[in-house]
Amino acid sequence: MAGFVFVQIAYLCRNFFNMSLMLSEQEQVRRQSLAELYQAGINPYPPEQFEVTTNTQIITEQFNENKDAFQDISIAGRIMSRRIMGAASFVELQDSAGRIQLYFKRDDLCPGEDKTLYNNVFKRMLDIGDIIGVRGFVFVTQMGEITVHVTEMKVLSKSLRPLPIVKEKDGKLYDAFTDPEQRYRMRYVDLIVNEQVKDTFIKRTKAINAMRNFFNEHGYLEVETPILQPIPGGASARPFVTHHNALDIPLYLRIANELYLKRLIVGGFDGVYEFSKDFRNEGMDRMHNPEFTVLEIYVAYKDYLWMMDFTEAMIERTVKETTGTDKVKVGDHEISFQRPFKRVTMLDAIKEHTGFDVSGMDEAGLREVCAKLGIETDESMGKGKLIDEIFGEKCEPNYIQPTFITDYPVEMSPLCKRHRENPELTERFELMINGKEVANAYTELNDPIDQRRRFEEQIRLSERGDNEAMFIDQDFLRALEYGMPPTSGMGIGIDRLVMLLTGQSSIQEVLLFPQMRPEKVKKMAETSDFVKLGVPEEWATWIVQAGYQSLEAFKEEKPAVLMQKLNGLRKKNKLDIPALQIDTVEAWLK
RNA sequence: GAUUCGUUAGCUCAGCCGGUAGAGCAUCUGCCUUUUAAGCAGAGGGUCCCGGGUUCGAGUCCCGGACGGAUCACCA
Repeated sequence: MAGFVFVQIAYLCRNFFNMSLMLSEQEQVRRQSLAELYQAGINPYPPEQFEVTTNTQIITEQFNENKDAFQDISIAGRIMSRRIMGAASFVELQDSAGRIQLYFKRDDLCPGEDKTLYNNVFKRMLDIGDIIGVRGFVFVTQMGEITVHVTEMKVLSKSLRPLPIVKEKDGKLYDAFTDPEQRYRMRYVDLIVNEQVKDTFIKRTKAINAMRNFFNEHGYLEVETPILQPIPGGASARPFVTHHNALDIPLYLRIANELYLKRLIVGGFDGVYEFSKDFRNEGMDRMHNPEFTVLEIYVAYKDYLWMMDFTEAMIERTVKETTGTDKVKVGDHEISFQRPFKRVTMLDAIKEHTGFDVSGMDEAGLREVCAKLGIETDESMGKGKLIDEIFGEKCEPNYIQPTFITDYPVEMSPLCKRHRENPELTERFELMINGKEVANAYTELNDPIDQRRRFEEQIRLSERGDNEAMFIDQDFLRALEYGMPPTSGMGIGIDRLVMLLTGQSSIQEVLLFPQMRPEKVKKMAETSDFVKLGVPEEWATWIVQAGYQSLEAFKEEKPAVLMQKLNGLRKKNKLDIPALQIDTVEAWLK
């Protein structure tokens, strides 16, 4: 340990000067404190465990009922604020459960003659953001706040960057850390300082657990299927392409897991489900992330009517277990998840919201209706796509309360069984909530001949220019030819469901690490680069500080300007080196 | 991809008609033994996103670019 500490101090000293040119004042102060901790014989990153006996939430909730239980406790967490008043101080400590106030009194923390731990370690070497462990007893201050009176303190991790300081009074936030870019890029900071963010992600996991439990209770099997697929099937979307070196073939990141799950139904499972990451190489905005989470479930010997009841029950239970109620506020609307949900056929929905009865219409007729409704169309659109456009444009936004839209045109649903009463339609439903599609389900197509014909129809659409039409998966067709029992399947966009449950209006708020354009890292020239050009070391360290961050910028500078800047820095920083002469500078730039 | 708004201290933000860059919190120094977003007093801290242009002079005006937000289009 002693040897290691020496190495650490030597490293800090050697690099301090160079780093100090790049670091903000507050970062320099923290590195200084770090060095002082080592010098005081304290390891700021101790390896051994720190035993925690309780947490902030348990203390605040249970102290008043059972004071005796909290007379010798230890907790650990991050320092979020400090109020130092001479020989006494208050600290707000945050752990995973919440926050509590700590009270430090010099003579209680340091009962002997040596007051170093309080005067130097606590007051000088610790900062907001550091992680400490404390032992002590709980009491109530004159202001009525439950507080831990600290008798022992241990440094557990020194923080080298200043946290954004968010303060709160009566529910009002001061200096909140709100910039979405910084919040998403540095989610760890967001989670530390913005309490509500943690809640969102706890709810997300609760929702997924509720669904998983529901499926398991029904005896369905959670499975895993390939993410890398030779043929990206099961949906119409643009896939990501990658390459497998050993096989020397292209592979696609999955856009859906439908075709693999159905193979498992062929294989004899009664019910299979998977929570899966899917990937689509399309635009990004507040509703779309290139990777997103989907739940798909397939159950043998069922149809879409059964699946509607099943979905309804699952959603209702998930909402209750996640939020504690069956009502959720989203924007101006209060959404009730109380069963039963409304059910409307797609053609009735279009009739209701546009006045047009499009049942049985041909492509030309549909184009005419679109024109009358002011909906743009193009040559690549077939009947299904046209009806979908009308619905999406004129109907979908109206369904705020949970509503099942049923019986979609056959052209829109190449994997779905034809409707038992009308072969132009399919046995399909989508669940609309808050004007958005949340779930999608079929009575699955298990007729291999019909399935092949539908894929071929998709290929024809693809040749017309619809670049989202499906590929033909021959192995999937072979599986169907062995015989798949009648099956119903359903998929849910988990991210969008979580958005509803947490009242968020952008998908980035429910993804821990949403996709962002990579941060641009400026390539900075280093001291040694300038030394190589013949600049003496004592000057080289100041060149970056003078504003030359690349060798190119440095080499292009006029000698007189460079000399002025450097001599300016010499004067400002009272450097103990002789002032530069113009011919010296000219020599560097050659 | 289009439109639009934004980018100034560690954080949140001012900055007027173009004239030496500001506040609060945070940081540092000193004083303070129960304070409640903020004790008191003082101090330090800036590549005003980047690059051009106009100008005697640009954080400010003009052009181009980067990144981000919002809206729209495509998609789940």
